[in-house]
Amino acid sequence: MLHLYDTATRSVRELALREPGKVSIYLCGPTVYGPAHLGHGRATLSYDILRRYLEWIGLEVRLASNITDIDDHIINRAQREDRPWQDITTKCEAMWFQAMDGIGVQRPTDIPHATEYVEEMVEMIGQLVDQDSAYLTDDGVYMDVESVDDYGLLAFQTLDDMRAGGGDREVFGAEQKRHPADFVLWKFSKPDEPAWPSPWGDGRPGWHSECVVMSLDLLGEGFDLHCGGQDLRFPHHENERAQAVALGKTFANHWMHNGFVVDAEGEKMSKSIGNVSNLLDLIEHYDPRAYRIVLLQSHYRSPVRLGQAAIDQAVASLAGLDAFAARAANVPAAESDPGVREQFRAAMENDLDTPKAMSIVFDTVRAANTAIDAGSDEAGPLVAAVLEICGAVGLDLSTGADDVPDDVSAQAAALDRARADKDYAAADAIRAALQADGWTVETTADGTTVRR
RNA sequence: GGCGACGUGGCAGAGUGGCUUACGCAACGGCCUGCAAAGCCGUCUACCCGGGUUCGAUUCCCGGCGUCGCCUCCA
Repeated sequence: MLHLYDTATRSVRELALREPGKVSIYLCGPTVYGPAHLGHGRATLSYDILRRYLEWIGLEVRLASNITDIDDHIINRAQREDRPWQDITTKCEAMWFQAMDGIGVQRPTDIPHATEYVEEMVEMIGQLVDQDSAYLTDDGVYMDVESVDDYGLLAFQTLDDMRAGGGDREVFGAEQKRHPADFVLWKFSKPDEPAWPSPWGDGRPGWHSECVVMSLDLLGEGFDLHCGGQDLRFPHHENERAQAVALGKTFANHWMHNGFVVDAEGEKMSKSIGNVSNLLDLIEHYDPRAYRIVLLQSHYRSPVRLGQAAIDQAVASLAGLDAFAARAANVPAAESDPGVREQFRAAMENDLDTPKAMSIVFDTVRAANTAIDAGSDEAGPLVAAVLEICGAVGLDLSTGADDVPDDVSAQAAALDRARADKDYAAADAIRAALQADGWTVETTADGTTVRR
């Protein structure tokens, strides 16, 4: 069974399933107030790979991933641009899914929106207030983190250590907070701001409440896995958990966090630094599969540098795999090689060792090529294994054969006739012309094939 | 200041107490080809520094240096 690093226990451990055959996963989704960036792409691709793998081993995956469609960023932008906040959230959500489609990330099975769950959040906050886990201030309702026994589990720090280590940091709204780590559950609205009714006054929910309410509503207590980027580990996930724990609910059984995308200097891409790159720009200019294979060739917990060199390298790797897919298209279908499948599975079950999995793919490609060259029957199972593994991690290989127009095929045939006639000048001219049009031309003993 | 991660060959990036020292990209040589392309074979350069444990450490421990992250909105 799959073993994954669990942030809460800081160890690789088996992903235990609440119900046999089924996996329940919650993934923190985007706040829709701007375009999806590379960091979003890394997280969604990482968990898309996980999801596809889980489905490939035969599990039924329920993946809930939210859209945060009410939040200060959204309100600020709406005011700055003087337009309805819903206009921003609907457009940004559409762009989000456009980007997700572009990089081949499958839709979650559930896509809850924060605005659909406000009543439930108010109800939950009410329970926290009733049991004195939360308190009222002039600007909202705050969570009393000291009422949570093991607060700091995901931060790897106790509250005392956090306070002691706080140093010169300024704490927002500190005057009325009992502890600097206390966080807002309900925020009173100012005039002209979107507002929902609550027993404490009109306002909007704090960011950390929606995921608790929605995950527990959709997936239920003790769901299997909660994921997101490293930057959500603390405070977001810590705070989600705090609310659930305070209410006596069993929360996520396992916590998974992916590493950052860093820039050329090795610094984290961050909206506040302003070194983020738009995800749609990337897939507009490069093969959309490039990002996926970059991630597959590094470990999901390691930082990834997505510079020009990495993309170029990824594109070159893909060219090799596509070339393989093209020549493999002529190999008779067969059952995939069980040994290779087993190696792949072992790699993935070891905390999603996708670099190892890719090394198995490339090794198998080489073995298959050798078998094809030799005309051996062993080629079929190896080819099938490569295609199966690539499918299991969401990497689509292109044979390039689908969209070859008739006139191009005719040119390829003309090239072969010229070669048969030993008119090499004519053959070279045809090939040069095809290459100039962007075609990859491969001439073998069996004849010439053309692909993009 | 507190907590954590990391430092590997030309690039990128896994992994391991000793084994053919991953895989990819690049470079170079060879095979194949009319020539190319694709493919195959081979070559090249590693484990930050100083101690320690050990028969043996890139891998474990301690110290140092360096890089990065979290502690505040962020995938």
